[in-house]
Amino acid sequence: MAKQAISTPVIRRLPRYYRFLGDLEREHVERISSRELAQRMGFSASQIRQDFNCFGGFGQQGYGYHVKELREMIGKILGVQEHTGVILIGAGNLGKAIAAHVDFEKRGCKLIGIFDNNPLIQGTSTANLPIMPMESLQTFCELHCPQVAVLCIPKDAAQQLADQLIALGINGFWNFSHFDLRINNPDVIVENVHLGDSLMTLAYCMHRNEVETL
Amino acid sequence: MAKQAISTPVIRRLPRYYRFLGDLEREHVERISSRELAQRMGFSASQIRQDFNCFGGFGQQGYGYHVKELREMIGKILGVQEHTGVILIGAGNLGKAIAAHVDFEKRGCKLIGIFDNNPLIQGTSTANLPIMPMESLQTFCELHCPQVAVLCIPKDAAQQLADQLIALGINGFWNFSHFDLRINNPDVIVENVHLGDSLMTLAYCMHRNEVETL
DNA sequence: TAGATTGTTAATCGATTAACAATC
DNA sequence: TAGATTGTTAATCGATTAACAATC
Repeated sequence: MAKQAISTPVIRRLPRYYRFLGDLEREHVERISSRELAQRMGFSASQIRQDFNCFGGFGQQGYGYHVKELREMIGKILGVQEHTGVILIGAGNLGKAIAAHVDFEKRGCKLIGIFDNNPLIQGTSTANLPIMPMESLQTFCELHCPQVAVLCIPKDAAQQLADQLIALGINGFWNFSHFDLRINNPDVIVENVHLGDSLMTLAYCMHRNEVETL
Repeated sequence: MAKQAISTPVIRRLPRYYRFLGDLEREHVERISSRELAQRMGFSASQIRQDFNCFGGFGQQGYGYHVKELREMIGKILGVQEHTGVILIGAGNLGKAIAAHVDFEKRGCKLIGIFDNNPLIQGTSTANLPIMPMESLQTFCELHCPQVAVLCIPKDAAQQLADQLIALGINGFWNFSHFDLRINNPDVIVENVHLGDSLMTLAYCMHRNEVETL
């Protein structure tokens, strides 16, 4: 369908389209023009049409886009109907919150295992899953073949653990450790999330006027 | 110091520079060239020199950059020495994790109040702060004048609460609700964080090959 | 049919990369 | 001084915006 590789900016906008189209569907809007959607999302109409046309024509001249149909198409592109196996490593504050708060299933993923090396919390449950000891990791992976690992572990443990997980068949990382994972293997996908960086960007913008008149 | 407004891509790279320079400092590296830093960070040397020169010359020809000095300069630009007052609204899983996990003080911020409308958790503590009822919000803001609000609340509550907070003097939002805050007022800074979008991007990349050969 | 709105090409804008003179 | 590496200008690349013919 797609003629050439989709650029990163386009990919990063897809989930946002998906979300907004979901809102529209909930509001029982049947059709929408690129102009209206643009206004709602703060994009330009041109950009929206360009983006959608990366994947083929979803619209109809003179009419616009059919909301439900378009949302389904984008959902399919994003793979929301998949069931990619996900494990989470590190059930501290953040790990537990992500396990409980993120709706993996709506995003084509399924959280199937949680691991932590702290014996005090092993055996307790989060998000209806028992927290398992790290020693069980290998057996678990061999049995259930998860593809994605969520890393909620300290900075220093990240690189080594990532290598270990790749050996166990993991080829996607959602990395919340304060460490920029970089994997040579092009088949391994890494999504680094740096909450601290996000806060610093906000903090910079808050006092930017002072900075720029130094 | 800066001649013109700094572009967003540059700003978003600053926290990353700051982090990597911190690592170098910990490794007792005194000087580094743009070429070496580039290699380490996965940037180009050109880009690094361009970025730093947005703020004036931090380096020395023939020598490179002094790590400690450079890090301090970037820290100053990012405002890590500030004490911007921050409140957090919504002490569910995610709210508590952010309160406990994010080191606000290292980023020029100070978490000074946590609020939730659930009476069952009011009075309990997270990150050494008591969880206060929403009714106390106004008085608290009048007394302590926080500038930033972290929103860890459901989608539907976000817009209304944001408006209320702006009226109480808040002019920065770190928004984790599944709602794209858009504020007309240019003096109000919004940093939307969409964990779900991040996961979907990862999920897309995991099965992209299938998509592109549809 | 006429009006509206897409799909798509061309023009613009901005960010990244390359190149090199300045200089430590 | 000679070598190294910056600061900065020019060239390239890619993404966004504008324009308009195609068409529902």
